[in-house]
Amino acid sequence: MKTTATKAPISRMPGHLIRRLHQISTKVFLQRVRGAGFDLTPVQFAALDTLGRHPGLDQAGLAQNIAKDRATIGAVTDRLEQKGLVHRVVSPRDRRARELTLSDEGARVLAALRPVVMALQSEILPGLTAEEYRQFVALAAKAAEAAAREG
Amino acid sequence: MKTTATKAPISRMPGHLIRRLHQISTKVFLQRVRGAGFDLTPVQFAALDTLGRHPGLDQAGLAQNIAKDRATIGAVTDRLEQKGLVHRVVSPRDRRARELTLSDEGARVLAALRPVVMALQSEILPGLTAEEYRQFVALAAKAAEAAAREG
DNA sequence: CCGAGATGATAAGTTGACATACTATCTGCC
DNA sequence: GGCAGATAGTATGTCAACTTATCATCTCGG
Repeated sequence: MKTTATKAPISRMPGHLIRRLHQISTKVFLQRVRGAGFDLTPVQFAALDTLGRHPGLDQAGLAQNIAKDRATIGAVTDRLEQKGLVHRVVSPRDRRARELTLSDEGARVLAALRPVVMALQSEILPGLTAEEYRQFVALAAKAAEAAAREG
Repeated sequence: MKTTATKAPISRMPGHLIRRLHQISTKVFLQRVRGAGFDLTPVQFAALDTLGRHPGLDQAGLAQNIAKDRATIGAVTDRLEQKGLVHRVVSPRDRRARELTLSDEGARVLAALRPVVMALQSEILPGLTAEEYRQFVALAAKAAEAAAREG
């Protein structure tokens, strides 16, 4: 035990591994999406996807749905609106709230992108067999759900 | 096929799950580290840890070691230097490079923090059994290594 | 030994994520 | 009916991560 003092290297800690995977995931996403001729980040896509399922959701609702805070969603929404992908209108029933809906263009982009995003998921976890991939997703989902319950 | 079109919800995609875990991980880290009376981010800790193992490493080496790019490490190093945790000196053998070493304070902080960081790892994956935790780490490490090999 | 290309660091710009604080509005309770 | 407290959104500031561009320096081939 003289080498370079290797108490549990950081590279075996969940925290570090997750950070690393996050980084890989983002890179793959941007590459593939750009390759398909679009310019959306993972979070922007998640927002579009959610709005596709829940038209008229307000920003706070969207934030909760994809587990971000309101400030972050405000900024993301700014960009989506600027790109012409979502409409943002003051809610008739609560003037504090902005209801978000996809524009036609937004719906088109979402439809075009869904299969692309679907397809790139396996690249995020390279080197895993199909079975390992399933396991990983199950474990990650379990942890994320537990966190949401506690959170 | 009339509902709200629920093809593979985003919440079962690795990309989204990883983003979520990353977020949880960062939050837990900051909470625990602050609770211990320190103010370091995960990346700052990773940098300290690496410098503890490899004193005199330059910024590019550090960047490679913790899988970040040079620009990011430059900024991180700025903050660590400002906090008095690392020394940054121009390398005598290559005047482009800055050699990084822990200050005494940096070494002390690292020593105090290591057990704290060790202990919080399991909180990052709440709701998993010990066995599932091990599985997760093994799968994540395998994927991360595969990604590193592919470049 | 010298110039071409590689490499270390920094600068500037974009995105995301969060905290905090502030404004506008809504809701519930007295 | 009106005030207290909750909630929606924005503004601001910090930190991280990555891109691209630039500068300084190094190294290697001729």
